[in-house]
Amino acid sequence: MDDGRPKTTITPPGESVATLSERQRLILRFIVRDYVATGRPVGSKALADSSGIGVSSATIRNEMAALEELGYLEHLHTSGGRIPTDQGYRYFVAHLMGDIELPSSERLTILHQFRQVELQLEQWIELAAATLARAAGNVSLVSAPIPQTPRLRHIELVALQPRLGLVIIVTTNGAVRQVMAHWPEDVDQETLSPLADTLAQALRGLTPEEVASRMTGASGLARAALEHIAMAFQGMTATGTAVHHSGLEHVLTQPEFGDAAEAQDVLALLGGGSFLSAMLPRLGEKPGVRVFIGQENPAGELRRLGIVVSTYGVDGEVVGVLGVIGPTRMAYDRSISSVRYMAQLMSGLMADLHGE
Amino acid sequence: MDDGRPKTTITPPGESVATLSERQRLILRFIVRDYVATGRPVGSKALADSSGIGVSSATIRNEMAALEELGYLEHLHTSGGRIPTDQGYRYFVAHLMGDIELPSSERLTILHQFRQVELQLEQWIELAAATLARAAGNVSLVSAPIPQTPRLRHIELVALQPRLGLVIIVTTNGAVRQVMAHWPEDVDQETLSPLADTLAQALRGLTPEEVASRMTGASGLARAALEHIAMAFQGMTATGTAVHHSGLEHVLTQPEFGDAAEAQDVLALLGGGSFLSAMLPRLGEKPGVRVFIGQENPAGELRRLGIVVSTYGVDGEVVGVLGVIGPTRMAYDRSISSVRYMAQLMSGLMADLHGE
DNA sequence: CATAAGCACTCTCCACCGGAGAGTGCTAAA
DNA sequence: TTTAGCACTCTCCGGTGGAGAGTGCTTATG
Repeated sequence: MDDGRPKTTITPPGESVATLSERQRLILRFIVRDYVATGRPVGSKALADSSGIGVSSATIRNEMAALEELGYLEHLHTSGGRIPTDQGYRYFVAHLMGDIELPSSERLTILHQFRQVELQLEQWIELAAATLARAAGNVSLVSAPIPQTPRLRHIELVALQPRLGLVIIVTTNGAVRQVMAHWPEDVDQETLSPLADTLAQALRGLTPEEVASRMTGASGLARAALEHIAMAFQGMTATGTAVHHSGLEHVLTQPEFGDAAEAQDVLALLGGGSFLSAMLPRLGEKPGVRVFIGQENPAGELRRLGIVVSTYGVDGEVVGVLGVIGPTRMAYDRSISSVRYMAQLMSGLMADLHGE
Repeated sequence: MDDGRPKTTITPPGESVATLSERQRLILRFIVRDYVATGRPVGSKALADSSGIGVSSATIRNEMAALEELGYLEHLHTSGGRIPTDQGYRYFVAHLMGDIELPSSERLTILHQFRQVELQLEQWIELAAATLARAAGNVSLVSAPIPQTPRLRHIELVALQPRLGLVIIVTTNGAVRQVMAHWPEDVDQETLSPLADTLAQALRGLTPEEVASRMTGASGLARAALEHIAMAFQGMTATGTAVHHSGLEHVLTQPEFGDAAEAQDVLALLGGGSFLSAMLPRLGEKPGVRVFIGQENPAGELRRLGIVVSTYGVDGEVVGVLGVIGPTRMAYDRSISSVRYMAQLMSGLMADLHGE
């Protein structure tokens, strides 16, 4: 079953590989697969019967004991089979699961869905979240792409009421943001339009910091407009990025969340939605899919969860994060291939959108 | 405890009031309150002890039997206390709960939170959802306000790449929508800006239908722009309205959703998010808070749920929906006062935004 | 006649028990 | 090195037997 070629797609764990015999690897793989599928600890006899390995249950017992000794399996109760440890999952992800691609039929289905949505960023993100949740069978998270080095392209001021208006800014990334603004004096559209033109001329091509630095000296209406432009522009980077999620109902199908208490934690976590963006800095620039299993997770609340995330976007232009989150006992192969494909797809869409 | 004055804030049920004696009303009220608080059926002895009514458990038993006869209570098992029927809740909402206002301390807290958010529609909606969920202790839903009779105020065309651009439209309601557009030919900003001005002149003040009707005759670039404008404008009304929800974790605290199966239905329902907008037409123009209890709900999936909703907005300008959803056994008084207050607040914000 | 007291009955909840099933570790044989 | 055998352990039901709470009915009482 194991094809033996090295798997380097996923960042390998720290410990060495050579400590496991081929048969041990085979057994570990079966255990992970079986446990992920059924959620029940797997025992030696069942494994000997179903796996097709040509050895008896006693031999498997010995190997399992060895794997436990090495830290890949654990023993919940004296009797009742074994389950993988975090380290066991990690080994599985790094060396045993193979380099799985999403089936091409599924890829086509997804692609087709995206073709149908007319070019709208928000809808892309929501669709990505929904699709990812379905493909991975888990809760999905997709952050909006954050412009990396946004420059101002366009400014528009719209009068709503005498003292209330809209400030709309467009960046070189094609991102749009609107903010409502109170004016210090009564104005109408005829006053605002020329001001917008003047400001656009003056600020075009600048970064958020540069825009903020141009504020000194201005006064009155121009000053108010500048303040709102700077505020909206700042808001487009960094924090406050919307994170869409989908597939919350998958959480409850997992037996480990059968009792409400655990599940509630997860829901509260995702409902807040703030945690993916908190994770973003940790992902840094490393490209590709990253996997965090159980204890490896930064935040304590996530100890019993597994996370598969990837950045997406265009180098130096925009960057976003997408991923799935589920119980530690999750189908990492499926999740990883789904996340990888979706990241590629979203990156492609972003590339279409910016330059090239 | 009952102040005796008529309660007319909530649409009264069909049946008459006179059939219940004062003591029966008192007992029904205690039962609803107790059952809502504890989730356990309430028996005659416990009621006699804790309620402070000066009668014995036997008397209460007789009254409870009468209330059951009349359809306000039911008997899950031969032994084990009684619980309110949908009709019992309905009577409670219409006549027994009093005209509760949200405590002013809470109102102040909420108001303060809204003051802190700088005028941004999206953020208002999210904040409203989060606040409502917390105040009512249930899952909340808030739809974005839908412009009633939107008229085009502003058009902006922005070049992103030679053949790709942004169409931004602003309506008289202050709503902004952007759509990406493919051009039939290579264009730059210098070509687009005059076109935007021309189109804005031609289309200003028109409704979505009128804009759609102006499309015949145009060709080439103008035609493409018009198509996208019409599309974006249509999309601002009716369907596709974003519905934000918050407080999903409250679902799981309810004992009736202790086993995952039920809870999963609710999550899937809310995850889809489509059902509130499906409900909107039923709410029609009737102002004020509406309550749907159990079987009264239109959709079958909601039979075991209670819904408290209200429209908000400004007459003839915009209209949105907000509400909470929870188990049939929910604190209707608290939910109703929360929803009512939040609807007032949001209506006020909308009024600030549109004329006057 | 409304209220209260007493009583037999029912039903849930929980703790306990015991057997079936599955798994383990260890020893000894092939 | 592998396997067969065996004693032991632990979980998972299904049944059982109070304890507790609630009901309906009947009877007494002001």
